[in-house]
Amino acid sequence: MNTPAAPEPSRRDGLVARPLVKAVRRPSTVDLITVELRAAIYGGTLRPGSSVREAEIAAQLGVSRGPLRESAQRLVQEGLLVTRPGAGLRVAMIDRDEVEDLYQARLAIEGHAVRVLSGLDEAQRAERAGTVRVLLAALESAVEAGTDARRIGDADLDLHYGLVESTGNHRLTAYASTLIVQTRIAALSHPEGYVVRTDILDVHRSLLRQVTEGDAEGACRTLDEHFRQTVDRLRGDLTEPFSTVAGRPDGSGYTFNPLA
Amino acid sequence: MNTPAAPEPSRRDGLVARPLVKAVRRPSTVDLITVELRAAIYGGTLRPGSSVREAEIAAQLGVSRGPLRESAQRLVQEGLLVTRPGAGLRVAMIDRDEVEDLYQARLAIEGHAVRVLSGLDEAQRAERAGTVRVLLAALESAVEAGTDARRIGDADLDLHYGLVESTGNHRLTAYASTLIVQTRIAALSHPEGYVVRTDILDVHRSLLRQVTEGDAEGACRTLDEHFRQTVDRLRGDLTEPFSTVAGRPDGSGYTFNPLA
DNA sequence: GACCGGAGGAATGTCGACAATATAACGATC
DNA sequence: GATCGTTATATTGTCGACATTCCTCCGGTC
Repeated sequence: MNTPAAPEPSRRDGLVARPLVKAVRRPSTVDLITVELRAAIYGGTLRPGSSVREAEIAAQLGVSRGPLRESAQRLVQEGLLVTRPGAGLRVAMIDRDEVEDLYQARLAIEGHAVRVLSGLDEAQRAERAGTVRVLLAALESAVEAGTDARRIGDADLDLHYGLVESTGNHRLTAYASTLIVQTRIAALSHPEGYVVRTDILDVHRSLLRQVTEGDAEGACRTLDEHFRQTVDRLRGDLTEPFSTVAGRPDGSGYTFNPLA
Repeated sequence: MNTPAAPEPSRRDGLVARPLVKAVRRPSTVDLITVELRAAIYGGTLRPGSSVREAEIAAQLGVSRGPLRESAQRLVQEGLLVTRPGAGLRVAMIDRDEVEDLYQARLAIEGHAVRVLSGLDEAQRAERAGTVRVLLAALESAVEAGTDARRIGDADLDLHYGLVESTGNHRLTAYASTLIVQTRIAALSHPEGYVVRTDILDVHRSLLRQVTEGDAEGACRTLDEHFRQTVDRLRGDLTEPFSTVAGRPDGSGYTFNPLA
């Protein structure tokens, strides 16, 4: 219900109506550097707490210190890097005291996502859920392979990201991306290294089922409980549902320390 | 329940136990510039869509282009500035197509906030609500004064920010701050200028009452409905609850165009 | 009369260099 | 023996300058 019957004769169609081609946006150098740095943090190459010497990293990226420093400020704003005046850049650390804060933020975002998805009509709900189901399948096969915890962790975070992305909200998707990287930082900051919970498949199957059924409250409860246990684990208060085995029969675990 | 009975004799108390003084953090130049720029955008000095010439702004700030450009990247990450390669910086515009996205994000954050607050026990709930009640009083007196819409808008946004801040979550608070500034950008981007809805006090009184009573679902519904109408208004589909009068008897309105 | 193309000007993107600061190592002192 | 003060090194914070790119204006052309 917008501009009911006014053809706007003064303007030409091409200027006001829907464009026929998608606008392209050439990425700036800072864009490229930022992607690279974020990937290095997410991948564990730049370890939490380690210092980022500008000259060294800039040289590896093939640029000068200027663009690198500009890009670094984006990551500072994201909470992935921290600066102390005169002491330069460090990769952020997310320790016991901050884990609760982080997962509360994730609950806000992802809780909203599952509410939105659950509230859709059945046709759209099935469509969006299908997208996420692919990610669940990827998680299942990662657990099936069972070689290292990092791959499982990747699939896990991919799924949570996809959950938010499937709402179509650009802002929340971008913020989810930030929180996902912070989650990885928190995992890498944990002294025992990367640990996957044993019931990871059960949790996510339940979550997806509840979303598919339109059970918003149930899905939120699942998220909340899942996050709560993970927080306790990362804070060192809980070890029970996180035995190092995740569905493998021989008892050898997924505990994986990428720092080693 | 953490490290049950281990006094950790090898480490000295001062290194592991609670510090006696609060850590200070001297702000960097980029920090200061960022605050200044954000305030200029929020205040309307830097108008949505206007270009930010680096040399000019840097000179006004009393710094070189380097630090300014670094600071600008923080605001780019926040979505307050946009860059096109070669074409420099512009203040972001949030038009019809983006308003929905923005207010959905706010609903995610603020909805979570009111859920958290509503879920507290009565004592804490009363305490936090008291903090927000001060902001409601400020909004009331701004409406009472009724001189310009901008002051009312400030009080409105202050209240919503305070709602999130009172949860104590640093990440969500920081993100709320970003979304608040974007909300201001959206308002300033509106061709008709700054408009305040007539029932602004009713809405926020209801909201705060519901939070105080622990009615999470009701508070979320209030937020949702309020945002929905505002989105419709900003998209130009709705004018009804936004007549220019907000509680004043003489009919003269709050419509205020800061661009004029 | 509107569109296309080119020259002029201005602003950006990037770099190297310098001064200021923090860190580390070393020695002196209680 | 531990702490404090000093020195040396390395890194950062900031600036000015240059090449490149984009925007605007103007004339030519259909």
